[in-house]
Amino acid sequence: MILKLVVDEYIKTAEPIGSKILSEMLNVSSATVRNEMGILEDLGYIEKTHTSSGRMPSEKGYRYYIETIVKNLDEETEGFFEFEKLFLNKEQERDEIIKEAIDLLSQATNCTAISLGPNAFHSKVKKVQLVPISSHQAIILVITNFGHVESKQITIQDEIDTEELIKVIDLLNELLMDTPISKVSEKLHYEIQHSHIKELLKYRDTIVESFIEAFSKFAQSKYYLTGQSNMLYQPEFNDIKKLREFITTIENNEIFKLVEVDSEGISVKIGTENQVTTMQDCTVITSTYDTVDGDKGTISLVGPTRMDYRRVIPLMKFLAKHIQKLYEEE
Amino acid sequence: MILKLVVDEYIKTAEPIGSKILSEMLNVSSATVRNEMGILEDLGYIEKTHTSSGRMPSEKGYRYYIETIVKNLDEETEGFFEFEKLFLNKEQERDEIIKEAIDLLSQATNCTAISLGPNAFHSKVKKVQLVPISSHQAIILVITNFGHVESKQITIQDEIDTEELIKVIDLLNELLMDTPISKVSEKLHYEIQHSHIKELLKYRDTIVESFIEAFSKFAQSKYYLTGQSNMLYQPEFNDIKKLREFITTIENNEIFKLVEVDSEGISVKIGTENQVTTMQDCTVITSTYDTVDGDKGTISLVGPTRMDYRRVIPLMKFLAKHIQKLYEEE
DNA sequence: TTTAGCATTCAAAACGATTGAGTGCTAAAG
DNA sequence: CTTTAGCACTCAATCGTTTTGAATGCTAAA
Repeated sequence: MILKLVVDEYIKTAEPIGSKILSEMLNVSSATVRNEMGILEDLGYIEKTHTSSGRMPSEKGYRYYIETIVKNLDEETEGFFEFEKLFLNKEQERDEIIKEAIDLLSQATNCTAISLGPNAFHSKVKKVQLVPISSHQAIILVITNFGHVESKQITIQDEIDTEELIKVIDLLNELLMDTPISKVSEKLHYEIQHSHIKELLKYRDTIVESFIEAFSKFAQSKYYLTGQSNMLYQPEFNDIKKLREFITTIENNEIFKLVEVDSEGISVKIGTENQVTTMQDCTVITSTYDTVDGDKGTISLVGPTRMDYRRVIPLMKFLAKHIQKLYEEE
Repeated sequence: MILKLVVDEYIKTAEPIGSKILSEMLNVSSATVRNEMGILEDLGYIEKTHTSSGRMPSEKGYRYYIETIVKNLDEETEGFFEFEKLFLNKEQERDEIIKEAIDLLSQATNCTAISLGPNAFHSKVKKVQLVPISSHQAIILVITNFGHVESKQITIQDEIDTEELIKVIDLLNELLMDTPISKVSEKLHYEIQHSHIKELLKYRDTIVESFIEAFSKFAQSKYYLTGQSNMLYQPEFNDIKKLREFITTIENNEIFKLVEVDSEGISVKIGTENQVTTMQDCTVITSTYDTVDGDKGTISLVGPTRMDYRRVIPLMKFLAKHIQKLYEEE
C-alpha cells in the first residue's frame, strides 16, 4: 500500500515523497511510515536521492507497481471518449485515423508518441504501370492490393519506343500480378535469367533496376512521430544536457531503436531496461497490432519513467485493439 | 575596422569583446580602442550587456557588417568542394540532391536548414488514372509533366462498373490533359455544370471530389527540414526556456513563417526583423531559385544572429545557383 | 590624436550561515 | 509485537555578503 502511494504521489508531483504526507493519508504516525519505508528501501523498491530526502520509486518499484496494480486493471475505457470518437468516423482513411490517434495520445499523455506502420512487405502487387512524360523520361508506378502507391522517375538514354513500352508493361503486369512485395526482386531477377524476357526488353537494365528501387520504397516502414515538445516541459527535462541529448536522439531517428517490434501485445521498458543510453530515464511502452496480411504494426509512447501508467497502459491497449479492428474491417 | 573586428571576434567566441584584445590586434593602446568604441556605441552599431562589460554587435551592427563587408565579397567558392561534388552526380534525382545539399548545409553551419520546394502549382496534368483494387475501392492517380505523382484512395458504395469507369477516365484525361494544376478545380466544376458530363458520370460526386483532393496535395509545398539538434548546442541556447520554445516552434511548423518566399535572390532577416517572436534572437537567410515552370523554390538557414555570415552567405548563393541549374537542365 | 593612469562598475564566483523537510534510532505506550 | 513520541542528525536549497577581475569612462600628460 505504501509503495502504491509513493508511486502514485511521485507520478503526480515529481518530488520525493516524505513520511509526513503519507502518515496523513494513512492515519498512522510518520514514524510508522518511516519504519515501513525503511523495509521497502532495503528490498529495493524505493530509493532516496540523499540521506535526508524523501523516497521515490526505483525501477524495481515501478516494475512491481505495473505488474501487480496496473496490469490487473479491468480493461478500462472510461475517459477514452475522445479516442472512441476517432474510430467512429468511417469516412476517413485508415492512416489518417491512426495519425490522429497518435496526435491525441501524445497530447493526452505529454509524451512522445510514435506509430511504426506495418511495412507492407506482405502486400501484393495489384498493378504496375509506366507513364511516359517526355521523350526520354517516364514514371514507374506500383500499386498494391491495399491501395498504396509508390512511384519512381526514370530516364532512358534513347528515344522512347511507345510500342515496345506497352509490351514491357503488359509483360511485367502478367509476371508480377499478385506477387508479394517481398518476392518481387527475386522473381524479377529469376525471370530475366530464365525466360524470354531477356530478349524482349530493350531497356531491360534501367527499367528493372528502377522497378526494384520503387518496390524497395514499400519496405521502408512508414512512421509517424509527434509530441516531442510536450515532453520537454516535464520536470525531468530541466537538465539542459538531457534535453539536448533527447532531441538529438530523435533527430537521428535513434528513437526507433526503442520500439519493440517483435513483442506480442503490450511491452513496457522502464529506464535502463531499454538499450539507447541517452534515454535511460525514460519508459517506452509499445503495443502491437496485427494486420490482415500477416504484418505487425506498432504504436509506442516514450516518456519519463514517471508516467501515469494506470491511465496510459489501458489506453495503449485500447488503441491497438481499435487499430487492429480497422484492418480487419477492410 | 573596429566594428569588423568586433563582429568577427564575437562570431568566433560568443563572448563580449573588450578593448584589451582589440588593442593587441591593432597595435594601439586599449584607451584608443575604448574611445572609438564609445563612438560606435553612440552610433548604435555595438552594445554592452552591462556598464562594465565588453561590446557585442547590435542588429544594426550586423546589418552594416553584412551590407558592406559580406555582400561585396567576390563570389567565393573555395571551401565548397564538398558541395560541388553533390551537383556532379548526374544519376541522382533532383529532389535527392537538394535534400543532401540541405543536410550538408546544416552540418557545415551548425544551423537548421530548410528547403521549401516549388509548389508545383504551375505544373500541368500529364495523365489521370483510376485503378480499381477491389469491388468497392479504387486508386486515383495524377501525374504531372514533371513526373510528380499523387494518389488518393476512394471508396464507392455501389459495385464498380468497369466499363463505365474507363469512360470516365478517358473523359477526364481528355478534359484535363495539359491543364495547369492551379486551374484543375475550376475547370472540373465548370465542365460539370455546362457539358454533357453531368449525365455521363454515375459516380460523379465522389470521383470529382476525390480528384480535387488529390490535386490539392500538389499544392501543399514539399518541405525538408534538418539540423535542429546542431543548433541546440550553440551557447545562445543555454537558456532552457529558449530551447524549449525553439523546439516547440519547429514542431508546430511555425518555422516556415520565417521563410521569405516572395523575396528575390538572397534575403537576410536579423533578429527582430523577423516576425516570429520566439525566434527574435535568430537570423534567417533565405535564397530563392527559379524553376522552369515559373515557380520559385527556396532554401533557408535559421541560426543564431551570431552566425558566420562571411561563409554562409556566399554558400547560400552558391547552392541556390546550382539548384536552379538542376531545374534548367531538365 | 594617442596614451597612461586611476577611480568606478558590475556580473560572476566563492563563501558562509540559515532554513526546513526529511531521516534513523531509541525508549515509552498501547 | 506494533505503534508512536521525541530527539539528534543530515543535507539540498536559499539567501546575503564578500571577493575578484574584466571591463569601462574620464582626465591629464605625451
